[in-house]
Amino acid sequence: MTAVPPARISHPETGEVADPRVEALVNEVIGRVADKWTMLILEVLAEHGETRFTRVGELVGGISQKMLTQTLRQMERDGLVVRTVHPVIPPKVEYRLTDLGFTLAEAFCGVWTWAEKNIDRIEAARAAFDARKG
Amino acid sequence: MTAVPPARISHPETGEVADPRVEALVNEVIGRVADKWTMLILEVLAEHGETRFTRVGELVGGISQKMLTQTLRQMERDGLVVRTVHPVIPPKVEYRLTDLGFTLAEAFCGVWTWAEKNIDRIEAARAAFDARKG
DNA sequence: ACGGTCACTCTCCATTGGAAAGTAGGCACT
DNA sequence: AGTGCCTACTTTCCAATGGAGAGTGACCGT
Repeated sequence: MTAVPPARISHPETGEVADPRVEALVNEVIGRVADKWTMLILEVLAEHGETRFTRVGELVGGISQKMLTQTLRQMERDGLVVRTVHPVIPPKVEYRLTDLGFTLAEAFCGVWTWAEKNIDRIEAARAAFDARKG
Repeated sequence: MTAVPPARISHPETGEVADPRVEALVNEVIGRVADKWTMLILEVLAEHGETRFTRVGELVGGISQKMLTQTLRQMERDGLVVRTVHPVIPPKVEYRLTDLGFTLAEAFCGVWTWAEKNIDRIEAARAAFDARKG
């Protein structure tokens, strides 16, 4: 709470203000990449290495096959994962992170540890809020 | 970049595997926090400090009032922002990050710089994918 | 011939998100 | 006195998204 300075936090190394074209592009990328399922899949692939379709779904937990396919396809398009089809029966398709995907996983790592560290504070804040507002 | 081992990436400091209860909780928190609008709002509040409702909307860009209200309310509940009502006419409501919110903004900062750095690679990957698959 | 495996794909429905209009309360102007 | 206007929402309506579950294709074992 103690008066953190409202300085730029987004480009600390350059210190420059991005031009609006780049900023829009970044926002678009953030929009695609910063969704629940992408983050969760990134996490399991970073942890488990090359993994099969169904296994990814199990490890993520609670994801529908539709969203799993869709998100993986999108991540493939964005160059975050590689999809390897082994032409065997029954079919076997494995997914693994690219270098790009790995760097993103590392970037998200900070958020992950933040979440772990601050669960208690969030729950407390929620309880307080709900008590105030019913 | 070069062949990062597929080892755990989520809890590098402890190295321990979280128990499933905590993991579910973390996933839930990630699910709430890792959405487009939350990230974008976090960014503008980190950059601009205390900011009024309408201004936040302008700075985020492309967000509907409904989502702005909804997301800010959620962030308030989670203890990420403080909402200050100035009882004047016309109404004036300001939002600013809490310490907790600031630490989250810092955690997301890595994702942000990642996006900036890798836009070109993503666009290239997309172009290549679309060329392959039509 | 029939069931099982796996990675999808399709269909249907509930929830979510966007656009736009409405609300509240008081001030400023005519 | 009345007509706007300001801001921060709220509400309404509609389109898009997401989940549940069934279907598909290809082949192998029994």
